[in-house]
Formats: sequence, structure tokens, C-alpha cells
Amino acid sequence: MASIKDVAAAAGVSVATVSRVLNSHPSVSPDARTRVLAAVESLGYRPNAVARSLRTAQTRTLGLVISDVLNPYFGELARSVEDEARGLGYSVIIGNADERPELQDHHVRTLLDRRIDGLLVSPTDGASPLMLDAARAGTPMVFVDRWIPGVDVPVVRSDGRGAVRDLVAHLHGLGHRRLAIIAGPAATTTGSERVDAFRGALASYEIELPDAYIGQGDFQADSGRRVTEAFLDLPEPPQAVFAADNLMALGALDAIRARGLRVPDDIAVAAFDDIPWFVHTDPPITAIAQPTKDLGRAAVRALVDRIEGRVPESVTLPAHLVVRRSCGEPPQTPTSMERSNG
Amino acid sequence: MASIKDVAAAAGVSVATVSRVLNSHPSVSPDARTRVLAAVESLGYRPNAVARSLRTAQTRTLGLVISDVLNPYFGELARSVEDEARGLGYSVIIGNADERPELQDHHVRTLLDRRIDGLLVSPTDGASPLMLDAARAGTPMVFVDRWIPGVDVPVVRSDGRGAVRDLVAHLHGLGHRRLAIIAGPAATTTGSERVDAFRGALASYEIELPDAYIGQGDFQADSGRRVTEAFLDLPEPPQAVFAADNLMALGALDAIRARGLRVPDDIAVAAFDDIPWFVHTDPPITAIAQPTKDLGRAAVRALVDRIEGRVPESVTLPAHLVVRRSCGEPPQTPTSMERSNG
DNA sequence: ATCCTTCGTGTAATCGATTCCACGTAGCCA
DNA sequence: TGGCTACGTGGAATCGATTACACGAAGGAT
Repeated sequence: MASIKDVAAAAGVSVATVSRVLNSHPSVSPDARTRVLAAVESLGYRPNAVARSLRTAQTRTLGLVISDVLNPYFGELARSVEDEARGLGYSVIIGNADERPELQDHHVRTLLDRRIDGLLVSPTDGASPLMLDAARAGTPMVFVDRWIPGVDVPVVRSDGRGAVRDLVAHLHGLGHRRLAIIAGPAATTTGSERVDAFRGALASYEIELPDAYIGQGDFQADSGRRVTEAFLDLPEPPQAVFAADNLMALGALDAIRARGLRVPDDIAVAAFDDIPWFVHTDPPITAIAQPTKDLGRAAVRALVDRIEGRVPESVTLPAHLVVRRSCGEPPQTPTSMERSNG
Repeated sequence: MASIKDVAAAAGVSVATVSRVLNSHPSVSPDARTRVLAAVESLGYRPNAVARSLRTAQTRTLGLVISDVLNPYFGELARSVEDEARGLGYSVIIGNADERPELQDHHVRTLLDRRIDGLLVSPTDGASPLMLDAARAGTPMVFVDRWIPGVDVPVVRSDGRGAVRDLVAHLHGLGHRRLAIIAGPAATTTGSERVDAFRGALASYEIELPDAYIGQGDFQADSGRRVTEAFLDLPEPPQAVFAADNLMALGALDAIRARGLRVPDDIAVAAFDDIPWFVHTDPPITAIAQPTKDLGRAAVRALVDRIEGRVPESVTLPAHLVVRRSCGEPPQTPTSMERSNG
């Protein structure tokens, strides 16, 4: 593979001149420029990004560590992050933590070793010393979706409290009173927050959230299945189950179906995170939709601001309820609402 | 950030010795080794992968260029690729081509600029000069799922012909005679192959595949919707529609539902690529399942073989039919078959 | 004509590692 | 004791870029 020296030799100039041409430095004669460009062309030369990074101490690469690529929510997030980053001239390396703290640390470490310019993280657990050190050491960092309290890092996320209130109102309006939640891991902010929001919303209807109606999940489908089975085994099973993410809702659907029960006639189901498939499940699932694309965009912008010396801002965007049929009677205008997650 | 020089200074040795310790070179005294390790520890030193790559001319990184991350099939593929690569000591950089040739080229180019050790590609179009050049120039490369004919690069894919025959037998057994297909782009091998397999299978029942029953899709949901609408507008609409990927099947479902028709009573639907959501759609979708995890694993192994000087092998694994309810009467043992995509 | 800019260019240092080569020391054998 | 091998170590070259600095030529001002 041709190096800058080969180009210099072919063009009859020094490597410095080649570099100047390639970086559009002003003080290069037109003659030299055309000779260099011709040499570049004929050799098919492409600058070695590794060498460039070593010298300039920047890689123009962002790291993105997410909890689970197979979750369509994170897939969409990853995609919007990559889109926005590309627009700003950055590449993205994605690390899939699979909800496992040690895997998350593995990815953070390799990304740091590769000297990425900044890190976007949706932390799997609350207290990775590695991440805290990195933040303290000044690595540009931004949390997306989830965050670690007490760490001075901008957070880009959505606030689901309003939407959860709307959901509870919807469930209450349909006559449901015994409402349960499949929570995410307590170590994640989204895990605990969603429970709090749910409990808070129930309180305004003077409904309690007993411990038996709080199931511990891990954001994976299997845990949703397990928790739902436990709910159904209760002497007084809940009338509605709210899953804190889409995969656990899938598991809940599995468990309910396996018992021969019907949604929503026997039990209502709702989920946090709306995804295209929810339109096509049986029945279509009522869900809380996050502005995922906007979150990804905002996160990249905040991170790049931080990298390029500007002051990054935390961003909180509202989520909203998308009513479908999984909690009871169809909404008034089903067709207009079914599509709202595009 | 501490460099090898800082470690050398702290340990009172030369950088050469530090490097030897870090690369477990045999000829280092126990004393020097412990001093170096202590210095590494106390400084929190981590080797700069960029510098190391420059010197050793290897990055221990694989590039993976896929057509669409949002497609659960590719999501699963990406995940198994990353898993296997990590096990072999490689990182993976994913590029999402979004079925756009120019975006695919963009990613191939940046990956090459970053001097990845090898490239895994599921080509979006048939003839990217860039990729041909790279292959010719000796870049270790392996095609996954799709490939470019006539290029001397190992291919890891699955053969769906047997499964397509099973599907046609299934449809025929249910009494369907007018069978249509939503094809992928003709420029992709999976696009044309699946049509050929379908036509071949129909031939053994002496059923023709008229042009009107071949819809041109692009592997995205919207195209499935569009094509299906056209099918339904035909004077004699098909009795069954086979979508060449899961997203187009989703679009087909949309279009059918929008007309107020029912699956499978009014029209049968089947898809290539099985995904977990198909168990939960209304109705559950009959699909052809690829051994996605195995494909990812085999692709990485082939690529690493090539990188490390061994002889890589092309691999073809069989796909299989998973019968659910979208084509007609439920199978005999629904519960055991519904889960078969794990 | 002399001096001072300005401009284009090349030389060489540098980034942080790896690794070849040379050198000194110690141990072993004769 | 002399010579040989083996081992541990450091110096310095190297990977491929960027960039500070120096330098020569040209052009303008005085």
C-alpha cells in the first residue's frame, strides 16, 4: 500500500508538500498541487488513518456502548448516532454490553485503548470504576438513555413521567385497578425511574403498588416471561402489566399466551419503548414512545461539542403514549394512532 | 495519559524492556518484570493501540459492512460476528450501508483507511469497483449472506432452496395455486436467488410464476407495502405472498390490513428470515429461518483464517422452514414449532 | 541597490509503540 | 584462566503521517 513517501517521490516533492496538499494548507503552489494530486490519483493513495491519528492525537471516532443491539430501541439509537456522527465527520464504533457489566467494561477499555475521541454510554450498571476514572480523567463522555447519578457527565435522555401518567390514566379509564410493573434492573436509572414514575402516577388515583406487583426483570424477554408467570400465579393477579422495555413485554406476551389467556380480555399489557413491530403483534401493543432519533442526534451533538471545546448540554426530551389495543377497547381513531412511531 | 516512556522512567528501565514485559517476551529478568508491572499499575498505563498498530501493521480489528442494522436478521448477524471476533481477540467496526451503494462504499473506504485487518461484507450492490479493487489488492475479505459473483472471495451463506421447496409444498398442500413473490433488488444475490428458488419449486408443481406475480422490492418495509398493494389490485390477485425478507413481509402485512383483508383467510403470507417477533404477529408468520449465529461465526472464522495465513473456506449452511399460521390451518404441533427460532 | 516581506519548499522532530542489533556480564567447560 | 554461550538490557531505527523551523527566491518599498 502506497505511503506518503511514495506520493512525494512520484510527484517530485517532499512529504511535507504532499501533506500540505492533502490538508489544503494555503501555501502550496498550483504547480506542486497538481503534481501531487496526479500522483495521489495514479497510485490510488489513501492516507493511513492510524499514522495520522498517532500524530494528531485524534481519531475522529466516537465510541458507543449500548446495552443490547438486539433490542430494536438500541438499534434505532445506534443508527441515528451513526448518521449524525457521519454528518459531522466522525466514525462510530459500537460496543454491545449485553446488559453485562464486565462486557461493558471490556468495550470501554478497548475503546479507550483505541483512543476514540469521545464516548457515548448507556450504562448497564451503576458503578463501573473504569468509567468513573475515564470521566474523571477528562475523557469526553455523554450518557444516553441511562446514566450514572453523581458523575459530572452530560445526559441525553427522555422523560417518560408524563407519558406514564397518561398510560395510567388510560388504564384507569378502562377500569383496571390492579396494576403491575415488570421493572428493569435497579442498578440502571431507567430501571428504577420507570417504577417511580409508575408508582407516582398510581398515587394520584390512590392506587397502591404492592411489592408483589413489582417484578424484577433484566430488560430481556426471558425475564418478562418469568415475572409475568409469577404475576399470574398470585391469588389476585394484576389486571394490567406494564413492561419497562419492549423485550420484556414480548416475554409477558409469551407467558400470557402459554396459559391460554387473552390480551387484553384477560389481562392488559403495555410497554415502555415503542417499536415498529408493536403495530403487528396480536394485539397491537400500547406503548410509550421515545424520540429515539432525536436522542441519538442530540447525544452526538453534545459529545462533539465537548470534544471540540464547546460546552455540552444535557438534554431531556418528552416521551409520549401511543394507544393501541393491548389494554382494552380500541381508541377512537385507531388508524391515525397506529402509525405514530413511523 | 501515560506513555511507555513514563513507565520506563518510573521503573528505571528502557522502553524496550517495558515493551518486552508487556508482550511477554521471555528474556526479561524477574526483577525488571516486577518493577515494570508495578509502574504500569501505579500509573494506570494502557498501551496506545494506535501507536502499536502503526508499528506492527495490524489493528486486530475487523470491519463488518451490512445492509441494514434495523433489520433484526442483520442485527443478530452483527451480534454473532462480534461475539466470535471478541473470542478470537478482534474488535469489530460495523458499517451500516442502509441498502445504499454509495454509503456502502463510504464505509468500505473508511474501514480501509483505518487499516482494519479484514473485511466482512454483505454487499448491497453487485459491482462496487472499490470493493473489487480491495479484493484484488489482497485485503482479506469474506462475503456473508450476499456475495458478488466472479470475485475470488470466500462466501459464507445459507442455502434456502430446500426450505423454499418445503414452503411451496406447504402452500400447495393448503390449496394455494396462485403464488407471488416480493423480490429483493436484482443486484443482490439474495434478491435474485430467492426468486429462482421459488420459481424452481413452483415448476415441480407445474405452476408458472408470471411477471405480474414478481414484485420488485428493496428489502425495506415500504417496498413490501407497495408491491403488495399492486398484487391486490390485480384482476386475479395471488392467494399467497412470499416476501424475500422480514421487513417486506411486515410491509405486506400493513398493506393487507389496510384493505381490511385477513391473513391467512383472504391471503397467505410467508417470509424469508425468521425473527423472534414473527411468533407474536397477528397471525404468527411462517418463515424460512437461517442459522444466523452459525453464519456469523463461520464468517469470522473464515476471515481470521485468511488474515492469519491459513486457507479460508466458503461455507454454505441449510435454512429451514418454520411453519406457523400465516399460510393457513395451524400445524399439528403448534407449540413445539413456534419457538424454533430461539 | 539594499532591505524587508512574503511565499513556497524541504529538513527534521515528533507521536508511542516494536524490534533488530550490539554490548556487557555471568556461568560453564576445558 | 581463557574462551564460549546465553541472557538481560539499552540504543536507535522504524511505522506514516503532521508541523515547527529554516532557508532561498522573488517582489515591493525606500
